Amino acid sequence: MASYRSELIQTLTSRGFLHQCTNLEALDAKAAAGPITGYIGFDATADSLHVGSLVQIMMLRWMQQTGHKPIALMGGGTTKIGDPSGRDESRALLDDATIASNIASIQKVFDRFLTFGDGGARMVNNADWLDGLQYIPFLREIGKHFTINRMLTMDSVKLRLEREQPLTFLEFNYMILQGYDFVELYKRHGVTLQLGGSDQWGNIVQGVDLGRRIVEAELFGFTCPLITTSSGAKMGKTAAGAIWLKAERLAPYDYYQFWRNTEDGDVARFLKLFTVLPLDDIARLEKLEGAEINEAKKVLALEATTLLHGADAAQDAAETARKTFEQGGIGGDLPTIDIPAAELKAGIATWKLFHRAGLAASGGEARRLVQGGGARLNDQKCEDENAVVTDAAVVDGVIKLSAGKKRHAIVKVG
RNA sequence: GGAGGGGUGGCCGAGCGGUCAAUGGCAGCAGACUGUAAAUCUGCCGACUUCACGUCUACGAAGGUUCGAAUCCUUCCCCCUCCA
Repeated sequence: MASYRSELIQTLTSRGFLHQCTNLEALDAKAAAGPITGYIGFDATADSLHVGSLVQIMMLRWMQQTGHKPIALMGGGTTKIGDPSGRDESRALLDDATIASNIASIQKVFDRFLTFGDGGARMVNNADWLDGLQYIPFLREIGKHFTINRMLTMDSVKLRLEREQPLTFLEFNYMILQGYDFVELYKRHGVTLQLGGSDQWGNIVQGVDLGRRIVEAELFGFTCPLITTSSGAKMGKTAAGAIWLKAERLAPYDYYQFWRNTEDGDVARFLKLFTVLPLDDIARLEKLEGAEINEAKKVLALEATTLLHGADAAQDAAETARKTFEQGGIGGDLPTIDIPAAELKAGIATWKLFHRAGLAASGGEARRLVQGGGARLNDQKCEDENAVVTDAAVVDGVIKLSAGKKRHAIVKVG
């Protein structure tokens, strides 16, 4: 691997963040010469980001760690349009109030990774300049720098057209606005670098070009690879659904388990991207083989969870996982439901119990779970979904329910 | 405005008067094998209940024909392609 003068570029490249860069040598020189300001745009379509955004967040984090200024740009304005990149269908448009509350909520996730405040990271909202835009002046000042010819060659547009999927004029404008964002951030905050996922390349380059034309500045673009698992699946799906970065949406224990269950082939790559462990340590973990890879996965899970939820929550999650999986016991972080003692004394059908514990979405699903042999009560396989469970099953005040090997729940009698 | 094609379960995509809750693929869940991995094989995969060839809801929407419709007819909504 080539060596770079700036700590920033050295770090990003050696940890696997580089996919494409508009001018890596010049950017490296500039970053070595002094602090630069870079940004990444984020959607405000949900009240939390998920792991799909984590690579980007980590890039901002490394910027700050290596002495530069990161800006998280919330797409309060562009969210009203919807990026056509990578999708065949237009997105639902959100109203202002929803977008505002989403942004407030997402801010809390960034607080985990970045230090905001004087001279530190900042969060800005492009609605600040997009909302007040005047159509005709905008067309005259910005629109004249974009050619339709060029825009039609952009992958995001080309793919849509090739697949004969409609692309509205509204969405067609997205790349112009994103380019405009870059220039506006340059003017307002001296931003000279935009980072993003590889799918943002086209949009980023438009901004770099626009900057050269209207403010005569050399702006830089830097993209990271699209993160997929080594078996080719998009990252971020699991039993519980999307992997959210917000504890209210996904418990720290489940977040830990997500990383704990990483595929073998991804462990080293993920350690570099999603933890802040020194590369030397990662190199050691990388050498593990066979079942020993599990040790590396535990490190990955612990480190990643610590970054997001803090050391205490991560330790608790790790401890729960250890008790549950390595000792077949019960960990404190497992999902828990309360059942009144009197109700349990009267008896509850097995399938109902699994349904109530949240291990099955419906009564029928709970029955099928038992019939399929996937249900266990206190680690004993349940044979009959109609069998009645009473307080006789209570051990140390609780009943442990399991659906498959990985999903467990605790019934507390109270 | 004219001509043609189409809207089916989370997605893709068959079905074109009954035996259709609807073939198949993907995704998901579970079992076996393992290392809380991958791959592979097997089962499940609308909801509800007294788990059964039972009830309900479903094939863009609303009506109609029929003993019976996702399948036929009418009207409406939406999408795509070509022509003007």
